[in-house]
Amino acid sequence: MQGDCRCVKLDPMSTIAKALGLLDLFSDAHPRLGLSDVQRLTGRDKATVHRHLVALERAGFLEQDAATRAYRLGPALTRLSGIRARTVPEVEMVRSVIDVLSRDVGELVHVSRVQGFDLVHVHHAEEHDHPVRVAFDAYGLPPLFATASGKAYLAFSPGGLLELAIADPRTCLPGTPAPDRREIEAELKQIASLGYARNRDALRLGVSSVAIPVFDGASRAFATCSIAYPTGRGGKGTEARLARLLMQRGRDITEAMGGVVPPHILDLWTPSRERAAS
Amino acid sequence: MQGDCRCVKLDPMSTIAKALGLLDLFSDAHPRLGLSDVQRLTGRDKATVHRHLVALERAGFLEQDAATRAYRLGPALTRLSGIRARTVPEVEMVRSVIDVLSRDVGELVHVSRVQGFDLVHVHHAEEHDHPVRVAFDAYGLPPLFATASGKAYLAFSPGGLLELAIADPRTCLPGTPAPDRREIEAELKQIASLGYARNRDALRLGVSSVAIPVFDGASRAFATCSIAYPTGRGGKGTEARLARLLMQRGRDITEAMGGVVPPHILDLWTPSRERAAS
DNA sequence: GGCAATGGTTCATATAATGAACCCTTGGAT
DNA sequence: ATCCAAGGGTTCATTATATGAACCATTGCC
Repeated sequence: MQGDCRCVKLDPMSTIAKALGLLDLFSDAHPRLGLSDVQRLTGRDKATVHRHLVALERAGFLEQDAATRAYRLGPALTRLSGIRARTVPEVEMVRSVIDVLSRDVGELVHVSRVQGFDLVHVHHAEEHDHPVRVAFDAYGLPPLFATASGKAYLAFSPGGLLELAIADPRTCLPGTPAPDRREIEAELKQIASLGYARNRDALRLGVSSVAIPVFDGASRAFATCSIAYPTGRGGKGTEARLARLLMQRGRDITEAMGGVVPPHILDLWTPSRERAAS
Repeated sequence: MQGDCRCVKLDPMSTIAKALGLLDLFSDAHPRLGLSDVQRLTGRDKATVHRHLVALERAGFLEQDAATRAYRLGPALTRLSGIRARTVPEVEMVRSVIDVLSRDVGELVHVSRVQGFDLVHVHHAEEHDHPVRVAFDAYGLPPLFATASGKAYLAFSPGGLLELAIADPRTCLPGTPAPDRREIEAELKQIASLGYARNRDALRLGVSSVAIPVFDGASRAFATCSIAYPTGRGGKGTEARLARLLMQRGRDITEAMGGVVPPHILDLWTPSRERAAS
């Protein structure tokens, strides 16, 4: 154990950043924290922490339970989040998350909303490190069963939808036979257990992709996010690596659009978090 | 004009409070603000404002449009607000707003949720200044048509609901004749144009009340908030005064529960705001 | 080409954040 | 009943941090 983790003189955090950082300690797993909890989690002085908590409370970002004296997230967040939801268009909401993801993976990232049985473009980002990359093609309007996105959507939607999708001719590539019911069901089941859908050379030769669903406020899938990459790139581990990165961001993407990821999916996507907090 | 509004040495605002205060400048009417806008609105130094904006942005509470360089509310608000919605029970959300309202008006304030055609208790607050006051009676389960709350709910719900409500025997006091259709419709229309419902001695002699609806995230009425007071108190102006105070808080109540007040109702409730911002 | 307005940065100065020590209350253990 | 530990909260001298006048860069306009 060399060095007791005393941070090596980063640029001194602003007081504001320190205070706002406290809000990030509150989570679904730990929605209520006392002064001591916060002090332990941050390692800062109790007096400082207390002043920060009070400042946040006065602004409505926290509120204190009169009985237990514990703090929890406050009503101002609901108010401001409402303003954001009403005034910022959907595209702008995902943009930041998607852009970062694209930069991290160096491939084309694509968010589409499901409307009826069509995928409609919401936003895409391509940060191309590689000379060979997948070009974005917004107007392809690929059918549900031909894309990883479509399958990701169906795999995380209630079963009734699949019936309708199979019946609808527009969900398959023109000229392709209607998909086999048993086969599709098996594939969707696998997707549901993996946490993501994949595609290899199905839509266009040489193009593969991985995709996950995006959930709305009632935890229903309503959109998808996918990464497209040249099939040849990187060998066997590529799909798994991209899928992992995508799933890691799954929560952020859904929440950026104001949605809620169902808990069991969250477990699939972020297997071993939440162990830092006591 | 005596004194040029140079604030008379209040306890020096913490940096945190100043920064968080900036977020309150963003509203439905002004969702995007540039550095200069913020500087003008606050009167603070440009450098200070800029540092605060950057700090808020780094924490995800604001984000900056790359093209226009304007700031808008950021994704962290959505994230945190989601945690709050999932972890804080409904009762706790309204509590603070209701408690303050009750203290302000000195009467019984009552929030109920509509389930089917029943009103179920969510939270009440009674800050009794007056020796004579209305005692809270949670288990009365009064029928829709006998209360201001019930009428407020119906008046701000789609028309089809009224049909069903009239047909249902449980919406009236036992032993009372079914309400006259035309009469009710006229009353609801008046309520919709006033912005609140009222009741005088209908449910219990000597008890009057005013009520407004509470809206959910899709701007549908789903609950109500009412003030009950002794009919005799304060003479003629009382109802109008209480109604005004109630409507002033209408937005806060709805937003505390994660809802959105429809714009035309908001105009009824807060007639002349939003004039400070240029 | 000059002017005004916007977004952003610098650096000496003064103000506001910090933390060790302190107090008060609660809830078990003994 | 008494003690002890832990939690929430406060004080005040010290110093680190936030501040703002002046400055630069870019854009749009007459």
